[in-house]
Amino acid sequence: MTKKIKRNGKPDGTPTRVQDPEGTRRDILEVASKEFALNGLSGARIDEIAARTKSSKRMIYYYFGGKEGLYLQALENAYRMVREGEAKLDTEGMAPVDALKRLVEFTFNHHHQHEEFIRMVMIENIHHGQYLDRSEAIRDLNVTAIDHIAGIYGRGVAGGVFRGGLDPVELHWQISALCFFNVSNRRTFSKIFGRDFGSPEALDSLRRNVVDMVLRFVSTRDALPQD
Amino acid sequence: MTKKIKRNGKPDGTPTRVQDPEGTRRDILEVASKEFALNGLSGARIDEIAARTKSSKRMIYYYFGGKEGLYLQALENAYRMVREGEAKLDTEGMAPVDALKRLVEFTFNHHHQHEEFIRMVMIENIHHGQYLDRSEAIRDLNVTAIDHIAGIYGRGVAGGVFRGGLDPVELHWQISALCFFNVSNRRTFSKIFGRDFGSPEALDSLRRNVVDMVLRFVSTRDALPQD
DNA sequence: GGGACATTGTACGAAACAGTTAGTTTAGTC
DNA sequence: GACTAAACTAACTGTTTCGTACAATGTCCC
Repeated sequence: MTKKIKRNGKPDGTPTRVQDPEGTRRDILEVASKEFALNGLSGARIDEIAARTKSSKRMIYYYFGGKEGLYLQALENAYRMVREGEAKLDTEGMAPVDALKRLVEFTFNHHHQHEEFIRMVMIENIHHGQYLDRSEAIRDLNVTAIDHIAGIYGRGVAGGVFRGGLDPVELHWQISALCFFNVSNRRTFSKIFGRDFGSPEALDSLRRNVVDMVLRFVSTRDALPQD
Repeated sequence: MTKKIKRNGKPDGTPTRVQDPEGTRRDILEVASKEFALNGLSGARIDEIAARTKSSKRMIYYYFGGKEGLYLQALENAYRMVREGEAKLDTEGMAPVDALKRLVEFTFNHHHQHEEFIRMVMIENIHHGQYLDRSEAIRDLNVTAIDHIAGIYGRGVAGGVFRGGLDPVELHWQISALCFFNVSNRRTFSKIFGRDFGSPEALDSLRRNVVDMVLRFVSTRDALPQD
C-alpha cells in the first residue's frame, strides 16, 4: 500500500487531484471575465488571472489557447448572458405605449445591473471591434432585440399612437445610447459635475427622463400628455 | 574656430543641436495623445511613443515624469481642445428652438470630428476616472457647457416654447449620451447590425433623429409640429 | 570666458510578462 | 491490472517594457 491511493475524494486516503474539465473551464472564464472587464485586454494579466483561479496558468493555454482566445470567450460570454436576460422580458399582451415604456425601463435597469458587460463592450470598441469580427456567435444574439422593438413599434403605428416612418434599428440605437451612456460614462460625468449619477434618486430621475424622451419621440402629437 | 559654432541654425556651420523646450513638449504630447487614444493607457508603449517623436524617451521622463504623467497631460489636453472648440458656438441672438437645434447639431458633429477625444474619455472611464481626480484643470472646463444650455433652456421656458421643470445638467447628460454613443459604440454596433453607422447617410439620419428627440423632449405640446 | 542651469543622447538594468517544455496524475477501457 | 487519452502541475524561457544612470551639449548671465 503506497500513499498513492487511486479512488479520489473517498474517506480513504488523500484526494490528490480531482478532474473536472467543465468546472475548471467555467472557473477560469469567470475569473478572466472579471479581470478583463476591470483592466481591459492589455491591462489584464494572465498570471493574475491564473493566480485567482482554482487552476493554473497552463490550463488557460490548454483550454483557451492564449490571452486573446480567453478574451474572446469572455466577450462572447458577456453578450450571451445579457441577451439571455433580455429575452425574459415579455410585452406581448401589453398596449404599445406601455410595452415601449416597459422595454426602455427594463433596458435602463438591465444595463445598470450589468456593468461588467458594459465595460466589455467599451473595451471591445476601444479595440475597434476586431474580436467581435471573429465571433459569429455574438452577431446572432442581437437580432432578437430588434425583432422585439420592431414588434412594439409596428403595433403602435397600426394603432395610431406612434407616428410612422421611423427605423426600428435607429430606435434601438437611441434607447441603447441613453441607457448605455449612463453606465459607461458615469465616472467621468459624476466627477466633472460633482454629482453622483449612480445614486438611487439620480437614477430614478434619469430613467424617468429616458422613458419620457423615447415616448415623446415616437408618439403622435395627439397621444402626448398635455403639459 | 572649432566646429562647434554657437549661434544655432545660422547659415554658418553645423546647427548641432537646436533647443526648443516648448516644441519638444508639444511634439511629445501630440504623439502620446494619438498613441493613448489608439491603444489605451496600458496598451500604449513608451518606447513606441518615443520612437514616433522627434525627441527621445529621456525627454518624456524629463517633461512628464513617466507614463501616467504623460497620460494625464494627454487627457487634459483632449478635454481642453474639445471644450475650446465648443466655446466658439454662439447662439446668443437665436430663438430658443433654433438655438437648441443648433447646439445639438453642433455637439453631434463635434463629437464625430473628435474621435480621439471620445476614445480618451472612454479609456478614462475604464480606469474609473481615477486620473480625472488628480486634475483640477479639467473640471473647470465643463461648467461653461452647462451655462450655455441652461441659458437656452431658460429663455425657452420664459418664452413658453419649452416646458418647465427640467434640469439643465440632465439635459446636457442626454444630449451627450445621444451624441457620444454614436462615436464610442459605432464599431460594435455597426458590426452587430451589419450596417455602417459612420456613412454620411446614416449620420444624417441619426443627427436628424437626435435633434428631433431633444426638441420633442423639451418642447411644450403646442410648440410641436403636427405629424 | 566661465559658472549655473536647462536640455538632450546613449546605453543599460531589473522586473514583468506571455507563452512553453517536460513531465505527472486521473478515469475510464479492455 | 495494464494501457491510453484527457486533465493537470511545476518550473522555465526569452522578450518586452518601464524607468534610470551617466555624460554631454546648449543657453544665459555676469
